[in-house]
Amino acid sequence: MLQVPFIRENKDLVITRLAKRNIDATNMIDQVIALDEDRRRIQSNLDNTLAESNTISKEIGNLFKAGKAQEANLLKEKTSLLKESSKQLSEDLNRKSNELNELLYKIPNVPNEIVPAGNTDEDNEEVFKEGDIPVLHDEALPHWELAKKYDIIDFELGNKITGAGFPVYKGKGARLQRALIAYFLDKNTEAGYTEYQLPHLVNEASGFGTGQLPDKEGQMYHVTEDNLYLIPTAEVPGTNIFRDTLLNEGDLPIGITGYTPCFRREAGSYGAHVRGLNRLHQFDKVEILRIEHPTQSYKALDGMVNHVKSILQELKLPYRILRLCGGDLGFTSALTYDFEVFSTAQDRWLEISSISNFETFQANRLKLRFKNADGKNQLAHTLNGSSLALPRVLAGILENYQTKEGIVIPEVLQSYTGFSIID
RNA sequence: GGAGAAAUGGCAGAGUGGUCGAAUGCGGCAGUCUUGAAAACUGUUGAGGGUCACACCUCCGGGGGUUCGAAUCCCUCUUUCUCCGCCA
Repeated sequence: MLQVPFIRENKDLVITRLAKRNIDATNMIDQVIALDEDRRRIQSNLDNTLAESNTISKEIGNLFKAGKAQEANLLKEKTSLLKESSKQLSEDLNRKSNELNELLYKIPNVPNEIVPAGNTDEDNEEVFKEGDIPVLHDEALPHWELAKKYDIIDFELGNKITGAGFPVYKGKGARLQRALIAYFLDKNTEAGYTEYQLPHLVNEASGFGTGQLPDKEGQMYHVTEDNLYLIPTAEVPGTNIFRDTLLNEGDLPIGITGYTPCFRREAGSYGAHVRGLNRLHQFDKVEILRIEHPTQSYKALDGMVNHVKSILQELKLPYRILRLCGGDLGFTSALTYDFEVFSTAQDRWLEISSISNFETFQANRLKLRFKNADGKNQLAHTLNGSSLALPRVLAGILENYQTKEGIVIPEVLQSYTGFSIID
């Protein structure tokens, strides 16, 4: 959620930056400013009314103490009028505030200056590319065929137990999953992130805190009986650790990492690109998350990008980094870098990580603040990214490391898997 | 699931109708001392709205009520703790 004073003072900037998302926010912004003016006007009326009745109440108290009951009773009559108008005013105020908030919930974050304008993923800007694309043998297969051939992932079995998009990992496939999780967590903790094990279900307030609600309600699995949501990413429980908190400046920066399964309804995605591991309802992901001082957050973003780079270098996978264009940028993000690994057998890039700076957009709704050097409470910046999401990394490994003899395990993973080839 | 107790500032914890936005301790910040740090001592320190700045208003888990006046009384919801039951 954007901050109203920021909108008020940077109206033109907000509108031109939101245009990068192909949104003409002029009307919404005007409305925000108008509603805010109304709100403040009503508030000030209400304040004056309440101030008057507070004064009278004190007088009444004093009169009673002085034994002047009759005069006190006269004053009492006066308060009933004030009461009525303050009731009316506070109703008006509530209505305006709610209207304002509903509108604010609908306005996405203001993109950073360097975010390219654009509509679709084709307008994303490639900023880095590394790693050799292997030349595969003639009988090379896409990962879903490999999974069947070596009996390491069973998609049909998942259909039977749950439904499409809930694969079952078996034998060396399951072990490879576990190895990747352990490896990612080790890399992240080595880089200074503190490991957390987080709940996989969250309440409504947490959903609001990170912006999944009310926006993407339909994308989360909802346990109606207890009104809880299955997490679509560890970002939700992880960031909500800091909901309604006031940190000291010295507490910053904070870095945490956690492995969780992620549950996504993915309503509306069908077709060839969802085959195999490409798009799932349940998948595993190791997340990194940072709370930063506003002056440090972009440096931290670069640091996160470099960290994920180093992992992909170790895994020796061909990858590229994209700076997302306005149209592809998530609702809450100000700047996002996507990592994509090249799937040789499918001849396409697969997104495996998304690293974003949310600036104060999440912190505002979360009320995540720190006491700055001037002793003022200031919103912190939040960032997060995948480090890394499992299924597509797994797809990339299976496809790029396949040989006629079997699938070779990347060297850095072998101490985790305990084997060097799947055959 | 049953019975009882509780929810107060960054944290812990007093406060049972008016001078309480709230004692005290811890923590934070500033200073004294010190080569520096620690300790000790002194001062300062709740949040949000509003204002150029004051004034002023709101907030003691959420919502509603009683009252001229509520952290304090009543209703309701939520959460936590203790005991019992069940249980990986």
